[in-house]
Amino acid sequence: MAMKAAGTDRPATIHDIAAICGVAASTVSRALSTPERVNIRTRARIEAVATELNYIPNIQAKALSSGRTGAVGVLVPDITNPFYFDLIRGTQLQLKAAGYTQLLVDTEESDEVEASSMEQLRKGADGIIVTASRLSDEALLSAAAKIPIVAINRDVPGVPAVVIDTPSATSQALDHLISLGHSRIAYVAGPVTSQSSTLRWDALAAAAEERGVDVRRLGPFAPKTQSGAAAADAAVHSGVTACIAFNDLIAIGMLQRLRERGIRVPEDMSVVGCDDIFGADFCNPPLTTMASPIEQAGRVAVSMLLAQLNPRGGGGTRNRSLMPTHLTVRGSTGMAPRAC
Amino acid sequence: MAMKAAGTDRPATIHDIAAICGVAASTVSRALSTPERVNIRTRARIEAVATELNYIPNIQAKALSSGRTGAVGVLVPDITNPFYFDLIRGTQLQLKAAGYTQLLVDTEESDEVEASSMEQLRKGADGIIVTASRLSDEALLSAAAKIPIVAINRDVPGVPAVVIDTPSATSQALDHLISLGHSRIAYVAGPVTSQSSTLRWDALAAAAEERGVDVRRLGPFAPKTQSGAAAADAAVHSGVTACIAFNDLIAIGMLQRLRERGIRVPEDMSVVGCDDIFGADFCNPPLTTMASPIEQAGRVAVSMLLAQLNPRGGGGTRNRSLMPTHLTVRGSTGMAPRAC
DNA sequence: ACGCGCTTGGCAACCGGTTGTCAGATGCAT
DNA sequence: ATGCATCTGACAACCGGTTGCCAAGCGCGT
Repeated sequence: MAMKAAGTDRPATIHDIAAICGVAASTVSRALSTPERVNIRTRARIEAVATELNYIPNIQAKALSSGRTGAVGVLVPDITNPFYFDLIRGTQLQLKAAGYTQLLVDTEESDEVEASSMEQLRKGADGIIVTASRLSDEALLSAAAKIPIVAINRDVPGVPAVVIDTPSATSQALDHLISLGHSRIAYVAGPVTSQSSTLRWDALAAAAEERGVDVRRLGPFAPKTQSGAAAADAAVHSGVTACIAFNDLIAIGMLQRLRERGIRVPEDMSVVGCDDIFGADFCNPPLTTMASPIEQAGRVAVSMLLAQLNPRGGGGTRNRSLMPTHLTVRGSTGMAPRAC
Repeated sequence: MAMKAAGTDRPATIHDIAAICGVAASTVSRALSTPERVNIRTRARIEAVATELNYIPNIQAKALSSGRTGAVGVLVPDITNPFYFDLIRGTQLQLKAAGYTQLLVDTEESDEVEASSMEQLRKGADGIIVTASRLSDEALLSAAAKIPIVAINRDVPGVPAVVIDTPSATSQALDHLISLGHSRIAYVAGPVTSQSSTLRWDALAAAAEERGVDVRRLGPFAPKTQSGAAAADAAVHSGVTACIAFNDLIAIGMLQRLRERGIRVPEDMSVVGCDDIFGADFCNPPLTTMASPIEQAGRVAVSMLLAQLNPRGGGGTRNRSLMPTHLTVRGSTGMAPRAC
């Protein structure tokens, strides 16, 4: 039985199995994918030989003939942004559990790279999960017509989405700052193409007006720690006593810059971040930030996508999911200077 | 010309192009992949039609018929470990530049997952880059016989590798600590299956003996910040005044724990990390650590792999590359308590 | 005018599976 | 014994390219 392995060293195919079992290749295919379609005895023989030959189906061939690739593309604007680590891990685990392969693509914060990646993936994947898409509504919508898509942190009617509810957490942050005596507050904006940043600002501006405090907008800034220096300087210059940053990267960068300039946090300036990324808890001072279950967001996105790919009987497919967000208070926020 | 787009909405194939141009499919294939094999005029026609039809070759089919998938697997033990961010970015950029696709796989620090991923990738990729492999020498060697492999931070004779020279940086760190007056030093070890950790310890122990100082080994510890607490406690209990940690994650975790316990860094205890990951510069205090060009390591690994895949005329293929490492001194190391 | 070699394009097999269709075998009722 | 439905497996087409081989067409030297 075991001696036949000596022959060819290349991976076994269904034809090898078929030859050994004395059946047709199609029978082997069915035995493996549609077991009930084949007599239990032949099936047993085939399965035995398959395991003995250490048979591994060729994914390429499978994809070519069946049209299903068993892969899902995950597009992120910047792999090195810690925010995406947990998200990626979430999608990776959930996809693996469902027997899918994850194709991770870094779109380099560019709408063009994003669009071409999608076009590429149209044949190379069964579906796409796109985070913080830089595409226009129309472009995203037309892409979604060609291949199943779930968007994360991008809300376009007609495109299933997982949205992390930072806008509402923004109000929490605002109340937190107000209760500490701050009345001159800045929103440190992210990229203009980021819908998240826009929505957050809208929510913040509305809440600020409601509460009668002065919130101004600074930026835009790139979502990197390096941008934090410029953001910090802008904040200082604007005379505010507290900032709500687009994300933790910028906030941490601001922390560094403020320290360099001898401006104490939180005594002279309070800083609130967003995302609660790796590092937010051990920077100096630890960052008050808006936290949310990022990994879970990834899992939910995968579930929604798989529901689209394999429509179940129970037609109730949710096409929008809101992830809760809460404020995590750490050391970077404190009483307003005047109030002391 | 443009009206034909109205017909089928599915992606164009070479057959569509062939039909329109009145040539055979094989000619189209050659025009696109072996341009010199085809008359310049027919080629021009074909290319024009191809762009007009927005033709995108089907990767699956290409892979199936040619045997080359155009993909490279990149295996990392833990996607959420910041050390790998820059590495992944390095491989991603270099692979994309060479027209390859990156398949990123999280092996969950498990040798079994790693082995099965490799087997899977044997058909799904042209080559594999494996970081910090948990596999045995034999297993890695036999895998390398089946598919081109480049290892990162894993040195097995016969397997091309990019090695980050942390062992030699370890001596620098030791001298740094000695010059600050430390004489009782601990090495906070990583996982037992990590070759890097072993090599680092060997180098450190040798250097310590040479210099006549006492260096003991603590651990092993998992390479996560959470392990830092146990590591910090072990270090305190062992009575050392300085630690060299397996990596920055552990070191940062130690910093947090030491702070909780009211032990000042660096006054009471000095801590040296390794890798200079995201966060090492803004933790509290900023971490003295051994830095190296990680992203470049990823690029080099890709270059070595591609050289294997497409053997050039100049046969001199390097199969081992050593990345330089240097000590970056920040705030987590200082004079030994006794010496003050 | 002939033979030669080079260029250029077509034919067909093949990569490794999937799937529609059909025929032989089997079992059961009539 | 005949008819009919059911089960089982084989055949072959197909997915979308690649590639070895062959032949027609061409220019050129003799």
